[in-house]
Amino acid sequence: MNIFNDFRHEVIAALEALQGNEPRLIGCDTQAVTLEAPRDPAHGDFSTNAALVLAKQAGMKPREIADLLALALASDARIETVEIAGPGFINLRLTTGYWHKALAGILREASHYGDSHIGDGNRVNIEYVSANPTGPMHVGHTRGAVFGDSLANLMQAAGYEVCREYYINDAGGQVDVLARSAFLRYAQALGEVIGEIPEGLYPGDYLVPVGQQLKSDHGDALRMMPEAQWLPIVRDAALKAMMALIREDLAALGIRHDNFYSERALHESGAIEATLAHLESQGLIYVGVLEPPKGKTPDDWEPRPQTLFRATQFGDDVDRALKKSDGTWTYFAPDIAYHFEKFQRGFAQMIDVFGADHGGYVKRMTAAVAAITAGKGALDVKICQLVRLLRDGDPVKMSKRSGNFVTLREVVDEVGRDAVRFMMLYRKNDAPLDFDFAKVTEQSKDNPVFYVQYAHARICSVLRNAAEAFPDLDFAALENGQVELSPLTDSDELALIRLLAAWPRMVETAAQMHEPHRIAFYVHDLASAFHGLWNKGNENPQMRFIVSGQKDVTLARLALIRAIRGVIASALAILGVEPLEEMR
RNA sequence: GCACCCGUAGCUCAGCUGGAUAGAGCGCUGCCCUCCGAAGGCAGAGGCCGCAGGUUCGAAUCCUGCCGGGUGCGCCA
Repeated sequence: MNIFNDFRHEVIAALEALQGNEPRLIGCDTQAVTLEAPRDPAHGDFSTNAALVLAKQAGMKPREIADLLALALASDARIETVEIAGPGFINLRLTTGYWHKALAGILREASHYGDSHIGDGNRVNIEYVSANPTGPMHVGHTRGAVFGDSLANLMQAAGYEVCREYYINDAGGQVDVLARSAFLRYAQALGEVIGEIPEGLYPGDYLVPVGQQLKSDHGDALRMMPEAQWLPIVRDAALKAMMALIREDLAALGIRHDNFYSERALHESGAIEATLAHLESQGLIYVGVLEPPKGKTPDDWEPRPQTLFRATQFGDDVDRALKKSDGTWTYFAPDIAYHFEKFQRGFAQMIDVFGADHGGYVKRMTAAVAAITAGKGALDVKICQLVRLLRDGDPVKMSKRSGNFVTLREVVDEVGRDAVRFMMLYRKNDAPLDFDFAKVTEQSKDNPVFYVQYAHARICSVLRNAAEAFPDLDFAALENGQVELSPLTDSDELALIRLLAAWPRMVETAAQMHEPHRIAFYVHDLASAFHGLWNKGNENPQMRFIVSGQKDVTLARLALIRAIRGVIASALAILGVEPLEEMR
């Protein structure tokens, strides 16, 4: 239930009913009619632009339509007042009784409150992380991982059937480098002195166990083989080990994928050839020579005929290469095949979560999806901007060489999973983000993670205390909404109910826009409103949640905060953050 | 040179996919604890929403052109 939709439909129904007496309204397009909460609460609970939007179409003055509509809406018993304001807005104020009923409904829906059906069971494939399987994950991967996972939660809450997918880049040259690096560690395990790790190989210690495992599995047999023979064996073993590492890193963040898709499998199945043949049959592939990029021409540039995809026909800036000069596939070719394969698996909606450095890749990928699915598949690429690591305001130094980068695991171990997840989501994905180790562990209102969890913990604390103050209180009534809520009359209490009532729409909007950060900001707002109400009780004992000797008031207020706690928990569930029952 | 993203309070950022007098946190000023968790809260000051045009009843939001910042730019993945 989304009350904004409910009342919007009410407005549109009223407009249709008016057509009998006012023929000029017949045939008007009501799509642009919106209903929203005005910024200024003095304007009421809802405001609709219906009269403004329809005035031109109907050839009437906005005021004329507003008068008719206002009269019609006034007959709704849930609506207390209807006012026409400004250029022709119609402002609705609902009765207090309506809000009490809304709160009771929220309590009855319990943990399902806010779940939406706008997804209508449609299947969405969300690909995220997809870090190269050449080592443990580093901080750079964290934001995309958290974003993708939270977006998946969000889409599920909105009624989509979601597949969380990881694309394993196990076919490129870098996995051969991984194999050679592991082979060196294998030699080391056999007792050979390897010295400094040569330039171009992965120096990290995490390959040491792989070398030891190779030794115990193969003895020195691999050492006797030529590279062409041992490489596939070592590569597969190393890949397996690296993916295990990555899964552990993801688990530390509470992330679990439904499907790991291997690029190598794509090569071996012939899917790439098949996909490109499909494009070829539509005349979208040709052999041509690309212009050198302006401004920054590579030193070794020479014009070369290449197999190209007509990306420009689908909005890209230039046509894109599918084959390298040595005849092997570029990364792009299997990626097209991969997205085609997702489409064939039944995902008309695809979302890719990329890092900032892949920004230049989105046009060609959306172009390819449009081409290969004949416009029936939709790809939305979400770019997560860079995270700047700080410690007390000073940038954390990282050098990739010598393997001295900060790993994902180090960050999670230091500040905790909840803080990492919340902070990564407390910003739009396309804006850069500062992550300060000192700040995110701080226990104060400056730290939004703490602030929200504190609100949840405070509510839990009140509910515990209430059980002592009123041992005979009917707590079951809180769960099923069978509580007399009429004692809730304070303006801040009612404001909080309105905020709770906006939650389902928040979920829907955030899901439609693929923007989980909206959930983080909403829950922070909700926590803020709650803390404010709490403090009202500090100043006026009559405004506390637990008022000794006044069981009815107490019960009604407990119902309110119980509902707040539920929505905080639901929001945190989407963000993948644990709601704490106490801080201590 | 081209493409994408970003320019909103002194700082860090929201802004409900075009609505009314643009919001929050930090910082600054002044307040609120014998009391459910002050690990909080309230109030005040502070803005030509980068600039200039356009679309419309109405623009921070959409379009165009500038200015400023970030990222990327045939064979890496």
